[in-house]
Amino acid sequence: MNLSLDLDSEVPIYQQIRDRIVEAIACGEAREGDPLPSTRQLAADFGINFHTVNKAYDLLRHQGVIRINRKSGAVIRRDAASGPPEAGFTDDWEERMRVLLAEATVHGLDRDEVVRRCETLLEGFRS
Amino acid sequence: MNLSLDLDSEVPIYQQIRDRIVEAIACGEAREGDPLPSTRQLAADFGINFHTVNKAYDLLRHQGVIRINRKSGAVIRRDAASGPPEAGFTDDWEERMRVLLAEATVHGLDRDEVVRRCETLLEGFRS
Amino acid sequence: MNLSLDLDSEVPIYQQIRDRIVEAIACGEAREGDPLPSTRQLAADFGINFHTVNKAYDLLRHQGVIRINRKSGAVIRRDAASGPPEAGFTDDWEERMRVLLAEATVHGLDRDEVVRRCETLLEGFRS
Amino acid sequence: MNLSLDLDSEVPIYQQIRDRIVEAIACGEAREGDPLPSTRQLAADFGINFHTVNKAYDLLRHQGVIRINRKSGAVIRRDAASGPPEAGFTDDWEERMRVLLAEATVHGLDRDEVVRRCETLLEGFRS
DNA sequence: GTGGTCTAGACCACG
DNA sequence: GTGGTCTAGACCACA
Repeated sequence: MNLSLDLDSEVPIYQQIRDRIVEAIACGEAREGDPLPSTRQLAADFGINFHTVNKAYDLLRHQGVIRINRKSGAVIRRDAASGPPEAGFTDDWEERMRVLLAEATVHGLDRDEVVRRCETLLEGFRS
Repeated sequence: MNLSLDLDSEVPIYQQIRDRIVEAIACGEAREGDPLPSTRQLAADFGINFHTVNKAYDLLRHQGVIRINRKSGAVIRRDAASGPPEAGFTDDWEERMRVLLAEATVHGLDRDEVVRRCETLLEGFRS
Repeated sequence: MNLSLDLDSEVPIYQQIRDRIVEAIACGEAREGDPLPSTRQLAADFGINFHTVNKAYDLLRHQGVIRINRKSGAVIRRDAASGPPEAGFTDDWEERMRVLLAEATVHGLDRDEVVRRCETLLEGFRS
Repeated sequence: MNLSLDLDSEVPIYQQIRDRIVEAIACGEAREGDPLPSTRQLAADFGINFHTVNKAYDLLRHQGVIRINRKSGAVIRRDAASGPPEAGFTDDWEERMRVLLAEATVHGLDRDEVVRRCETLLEGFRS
């Protein structure tokens, strides 16, 4: 897994880590059962504080994406093949999607264009 | 326009205001040329500080969604019918969409289900 | 003289009026001794408050560009042919020019390009 | 970097801060990658509120002059050597230059004198 | 009456 | 220790 972070972005680093890992799983680059780098390892690679990585992993754990063993470190717990989403996820997700689509609409992105772009992006996640 | 805010949300209030206004425009509830409530008025309505509203309006102005006139306050400047998006918008938007779609994929939302939900949401924006 | 104002600009209207009149004089469209429209006339033309026009004229009077007679209204008092600037003008002007040139430099506008553009603009003021 | 502010000026303090920083970069006193003082530090130095500095930094960030990092504070992002200006900058800049040159013309500053002063000022920005 | 500026101070998020 | 958010209130600029 090859993560790329922008330390100067306005997006918090811990969230970028989360986003990149989620994308990697969506792409099929990482699957259920695969191990993640140790927090200290990842922190060292990017020259960031390991607490930051910790926070990202904690977020992912909270969202049910990974599980953390004291011994074997972080392991991916779910991917596209792990079944339907947990209760509550979809509503929250749809709310965020609603805002994003509203934004596209207001800025004049054509409805079909939007759907096409979504389909293309999803196609990139076909494992 | 009827905005609803959650003052206890982790989402900053000024961003909620922005989101609600963008949604209202996408829905066709508000159109190009329509006036927005004055900053102090809106602040009073929600029991929040007018600086917070100010920040939301400033954000919308920077994004080209509204224009601000010393005399008549804030006015909607663009809606779905105002033409194609400005340069740079689409790339940024797609990046955010990519993350959101990756998240759906990882949590097991079916690809077709995702597209269907997007289409439904967009349908709701048909004015 | 054909003034064009943008009522939604972030630049105050009274200053836009001032700017347009100064430009008109620089272009040679208006000369020393020429009358300006009455404040009420100008206000009516643009649908703005006549106090706003008043403020613009007052500014111009203060800067020595026009003089105001109760009877004959506002009249242009100086143009390019009226001799050298008053004491104090040049220093203040250069200070503003300094900032503007610094901005161009920082944003990567080539030094020669800047001078060329200035010359072109000045050429447009040759009466 | 040694900034000097006039707290009694009619020019907003946050804009003076912006102007001084832009000038410092133009002069070569500060370059791409150089850190700026923290908002609270700078505010303390001048006896002003940190929100005021915040606004200045925010302006500079929006104009692409600095980037802001949660950890290391504000850092200069562009200087004269960072390539050509972004789209839209030059038009806006020329519009302001037009007004400034018109003013010089009306006040009787000789055309050659104006160009000479511009060249001298630009010479001062040669790092 | 509108928004803009500045001050002051509290609390939180990030790293 | 850094910036970000929010509140509260004063005063000014603009129209």
